[in-house]
Amino acid sequence: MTQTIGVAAKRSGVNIETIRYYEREGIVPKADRTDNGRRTYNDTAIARLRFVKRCRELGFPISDIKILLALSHQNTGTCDEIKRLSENNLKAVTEKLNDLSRMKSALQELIGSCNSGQTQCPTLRSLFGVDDPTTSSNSAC
Amino acid sequence: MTQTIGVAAKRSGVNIETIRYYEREGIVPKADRTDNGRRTYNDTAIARLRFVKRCRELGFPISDIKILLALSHQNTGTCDEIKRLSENNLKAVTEKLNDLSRMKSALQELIGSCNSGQTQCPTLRSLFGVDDPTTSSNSAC
DNA sequence: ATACATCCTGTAGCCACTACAGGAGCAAGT
DNA sequence: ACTTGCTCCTGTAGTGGCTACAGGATGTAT
Repeated sequence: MTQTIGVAAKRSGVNIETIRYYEREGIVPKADRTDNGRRTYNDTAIARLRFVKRCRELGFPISDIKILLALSHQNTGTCDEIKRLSENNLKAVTEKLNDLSRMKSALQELIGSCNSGQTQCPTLRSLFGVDDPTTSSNSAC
Repeated sequence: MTQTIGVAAKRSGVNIETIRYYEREGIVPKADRTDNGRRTYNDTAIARLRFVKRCRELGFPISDIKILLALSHQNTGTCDEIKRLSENNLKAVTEKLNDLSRMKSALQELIGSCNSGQTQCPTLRSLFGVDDPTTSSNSAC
């Protein structure tokens, strides 16, 4: 059973434009074509797209996904490499998580400092750095 | 006291190339120039760069920072707008945080499922979707 | 005088898409 | 048969926020 790119997009959850992009970039193999030049996808091809999508949702970069897809066609010694890539990715995700967590706290503090009827907006003031002589007086808060 | 772009970069923590980029994009005003065409920065300009940097570190998009900088030169009714932008940004940051948090858990589970001496790598299998008939047998784990 | 550092402009690359423009073809309804 | 509208095609440009050159002109220290 072969399906059009539109159906493949729906069944895989990958945008049509993104599917063509993946093909262009060699992330997935070139799709077969019908006589009139339209791409067709069988279940294997759609499963591959779904795989790419899951990996992306887990934060794997495209470069890793290329390797993961290649490994998925081999039979030996692949698990170590998969684990290595996953752990690297986990590390990257954790770092981003910590950054965002810090950002969140700082933002909450910043917002909390407002609403206090001062002569200068505390949010703006702390963004400028409190001790900076170049900060001019603004905005009743 | 005016300073070269190199000194401004060091004092603000903003990369030289990034400073020029900010100027090109109209995020900060065009720097004054010396007779031989080099940019000069006074303390106000450097404070502005530091302000942009802090905002970026808090996750504000450039478009917001333009507004924040504009507001910082006004005297009335700015705090509401600043609060609104900050709260929007907090929302965006929180969403990203939740996404990453989900990614992290999923990755940890994925990695944890490995190392179990099965005939097929569990990580790869779950990335492909367990029930998919198109998945071929691979990789001793 | 001679190194070397720093500055300038302009352009291209990064990542992972997304959004057109401009055209061809196919399927369903009238 | 014809029209309408949907999907498909290629190719290119835009997104955000930088970063990295190339190729050249100055400035500073020895």
